[in-house]
Amino acid sequence: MWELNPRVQTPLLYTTRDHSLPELGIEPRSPRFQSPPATLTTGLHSRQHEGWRGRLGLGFAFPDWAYKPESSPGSRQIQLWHFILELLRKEEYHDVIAWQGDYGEFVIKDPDEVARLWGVRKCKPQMNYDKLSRALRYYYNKRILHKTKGKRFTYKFNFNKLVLVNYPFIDMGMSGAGVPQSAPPVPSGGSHFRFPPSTPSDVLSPAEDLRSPGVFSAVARRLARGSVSDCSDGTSANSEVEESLAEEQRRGGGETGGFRGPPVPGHPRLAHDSLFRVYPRPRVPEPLSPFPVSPMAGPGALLPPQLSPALPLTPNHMNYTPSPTLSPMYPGGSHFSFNPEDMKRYLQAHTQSVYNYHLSPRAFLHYPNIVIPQPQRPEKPPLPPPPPPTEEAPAPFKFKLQPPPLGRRNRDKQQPPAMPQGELDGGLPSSSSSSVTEPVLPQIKVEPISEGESEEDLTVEVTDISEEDEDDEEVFKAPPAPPEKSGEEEGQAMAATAPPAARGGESSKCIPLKLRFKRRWREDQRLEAGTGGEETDDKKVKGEDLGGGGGEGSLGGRRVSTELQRATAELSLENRDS
DNA sequence: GTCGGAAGCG
DNA sequence: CGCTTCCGAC
Repeated sequence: MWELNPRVQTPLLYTTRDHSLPELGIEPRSPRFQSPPATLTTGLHSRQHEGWRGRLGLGFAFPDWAYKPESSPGSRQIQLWHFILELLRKEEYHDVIAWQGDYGEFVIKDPDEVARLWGVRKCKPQMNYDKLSRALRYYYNKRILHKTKGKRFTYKFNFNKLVLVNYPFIDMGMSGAGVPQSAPPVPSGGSHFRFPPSTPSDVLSPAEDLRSPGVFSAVARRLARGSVSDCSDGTSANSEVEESLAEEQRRGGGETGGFRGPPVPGHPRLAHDSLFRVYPRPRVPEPLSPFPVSPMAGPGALLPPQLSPALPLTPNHMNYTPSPTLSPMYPGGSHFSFNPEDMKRYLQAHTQSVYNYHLSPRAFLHYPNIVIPQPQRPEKPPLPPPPPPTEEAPAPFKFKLQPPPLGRRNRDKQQPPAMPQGELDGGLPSSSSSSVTEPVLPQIKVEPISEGESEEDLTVEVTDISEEDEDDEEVFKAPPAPPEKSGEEEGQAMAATAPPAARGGESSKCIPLKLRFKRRWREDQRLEAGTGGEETDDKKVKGEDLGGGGGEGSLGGRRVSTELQRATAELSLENRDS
């Protein structure tokens, strides 16, 4: 059935073929579910995978950072989306829940059953779909999920969050296996733009997630436990796993064995341009096992063999909605690649995507020891530029301003002008971080948001996230200035406000990615302003509404706008200085 | 069905 | 924080 991807055979790759559900810790109730073999399949022939706790007999391993480390440190509970994902990748449950429709879309065919399973898993006998769905709805705000309007029980994963952020190293190759059920259609080349990869915002925790080596631990254990359904602590079942993991953890701590890319002299992570040299061009993947670079990948989406990672495979206008096919959970093709090269490629790809979609620098995946080459913006895209602004899609991106999600707490007592440091709801420093002139530049988080209606996330939300990703900063600090051209488009857009400093053809070479992004954002923003308002289908984008009214205790549109501008300006200055 | 506020829990 | 529980509104 599921063919093993040859590539997966390498010792550095994990694969899954088992459809057992031991990790779900639940048992199918109805006979229609073939009893999930209690086999842990491949077991842990993976001891060698230092730095990774993975496998666990799962179809896919969860690197430690797969779990938000900052959240529920002690909590060993599986998260709903995680659970859903697991169900989804199990054939046994295809009658209950399955991928269907668009990329990342899944349908809960049997809400009650899913709820029951979830209840079992969480030891919440009273669980029902109503409750479960409420939990699901909470994911909307987190951008992990969104509802597919009009389709009952249908939701859609935002794999950009889950995969790119939580499983960045996942080799999403489809490993020759057929296309999963309801193989998502290949985007009709521009009929409508879908949402670009979102940025690792909330899901991606500020700093720890992808960096600290220490993070590459413990989580797997949680996962392992999560696989147990004893409703207690689940220490037994996967003990072996845990042990090995624990061991790895111990050893992996400092040097982080495993995938430490070839050391790049100088900057461990900043030598973007040198990467291509350091790493030989990756082997050509199968046509259907593209990295994120080719979101379109899919039957018929035979993109040319992977181009150089530096070359944008995915045109700007293409959408990037990972499909179940590409999902790591896909039974046939789910495997993680711990191969440094793969990871590197993946990161490159992602980075490229981020670039292509003009996303926030934060969208860049950031890994210790992995150097990601600086992508190049498709100046002269092989394909026509983004769809011409139309009523349908005025611009590839729109900015929607969204205040930091108002947590319940904040809502309750919406008064703290000076927030108690701990109260940063959602980790967003709200507007407080407006201490301009600070060496700390305001960070702008731009992330696409769900557009619901015609589905995809056409919009982008901007939020001040000053506090986040200081580390990410590095990535954008005066990269070795690869021989990169760029900026024509930006140029014009920037003309208005950006200092002439680094702009236009050559000078732009040295423009930090960050700056370029911000320019880009500015441009987009400007466009939006020009084309006038747009529908705000997404309810979450309340921030936009705030623009007119009051700041409801959060960022108002203007405010963000200002922030943006200032940020841009400062960046420009920064750039000039450096 | 779906949504999201509110409150509570661990 | 990530739900769970409850519920009114649409």
